[in-house]
Amino acid sequence: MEDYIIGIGKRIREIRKEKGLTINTVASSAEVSNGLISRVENGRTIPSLPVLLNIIAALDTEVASFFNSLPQGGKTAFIVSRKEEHAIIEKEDDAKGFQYKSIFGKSLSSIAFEAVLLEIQPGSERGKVETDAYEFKYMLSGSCVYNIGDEEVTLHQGDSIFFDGRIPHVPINRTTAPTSMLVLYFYLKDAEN
Amino acid sequence: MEDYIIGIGKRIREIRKEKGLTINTVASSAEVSNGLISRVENGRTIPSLPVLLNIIAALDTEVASFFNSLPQGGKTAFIVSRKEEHAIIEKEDDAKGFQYKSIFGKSLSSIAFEAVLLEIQPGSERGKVETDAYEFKYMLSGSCVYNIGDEEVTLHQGDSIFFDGRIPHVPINRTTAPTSMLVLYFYLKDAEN
DNA sequence: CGAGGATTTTTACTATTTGTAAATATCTTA
DNA sequence: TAAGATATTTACAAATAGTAAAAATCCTCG
Repeated sequence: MEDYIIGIGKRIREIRKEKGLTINTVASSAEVSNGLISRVENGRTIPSLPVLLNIIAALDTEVASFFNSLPQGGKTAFIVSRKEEHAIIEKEDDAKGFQYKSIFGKSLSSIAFEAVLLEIQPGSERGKVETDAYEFKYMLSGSCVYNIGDEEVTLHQGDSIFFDGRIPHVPINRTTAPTSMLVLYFYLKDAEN
Repeated sequence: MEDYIIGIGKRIREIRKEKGLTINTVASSAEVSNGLISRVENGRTIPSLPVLLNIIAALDTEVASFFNSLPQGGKTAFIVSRKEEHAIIEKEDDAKGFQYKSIFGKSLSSIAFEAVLLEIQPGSERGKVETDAYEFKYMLSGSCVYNIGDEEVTLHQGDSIFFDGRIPHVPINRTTAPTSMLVLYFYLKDAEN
């Protein structure tokens, strides 16, 4: 954990240099002294949270991606998921005309994401749902209407959409043919392990 | 920013309750006083970084996903990328037979990811590359061999693969027809903005 | 419903250390 | 080599994080 905190200061310096900024520029932008930036980068001082957040903002970086970019840990070379192995899974009990097939479950990667294939039959029915995830969807075939919050948008084969799944949403197939899409969930909170 | 810090304490409480933990349990595990946990959750005290990291660990949560799960901000409901709008982009100068089309660029989402369509012609040529990203790929059509590190794996339409892009890798099309795939990059560090 | 135990919040206070202005050291460039 | 830019260090004051314990609140059970 000491290493982790020192890694924060090192990461600040890396980003600062990548962006060609001086300590004085960052300090001025973050409204702290240049001495503090130096001490933080050199591991001499642990910044308070407000100061750290100001520094991250001064580096024109988002908090989540700052912490995402800190060194993590061990790895496997790759994971393959075969078409024939895509298990049918349940996502919503009250859905009619929805079929989900799992590509990668939540626990398979160090990134909190899940990949599934979704096929929706014509005349499908389902209320709006909310997920604790950002959702990315790529239309593999067919068309559907996406109802998100108070808005609707029609997607066709080859189109993609990205949205915050905490907003109530539902895809609706108003055509006469099935529609299929690849769905990626980027989870926002730690799953039960 | 004040709101952001208060949001940290609120998030800690949310996670704690979801996991059915008491303040005393978390405090004991984080090796701080129960009073401090209460003050943090109620926005009375801003925890130092070491303490915050200990609390996050006591909640059995990862730092990156903790910050990922904090409310972000004003957002558009969704972002759509149309098939017709997929711009052809360059990824590697020395590649022959590779065509990339951008779906979402890196800067379009609060998550550091990028989505592209990749088509590889038969007889394509390219050396192995490394990216600062995890890569997820879904085979849209055709087949290709994925060479990752010292290993090879053949992927067919409908298959998916997930790997650490820092390992030298290259897809090879040994068939007589083009192959296409959807590629998602999950970036590991903050890009130059 | 009341009592007792569990849990959370608050109080009073101390120790620590963050963050500063300015001095000093180091680096870079002409 | 000298001057300006940049980074580091020093000495110190102010603030507040973090504590132990008291007080308040909540919850469950007989």
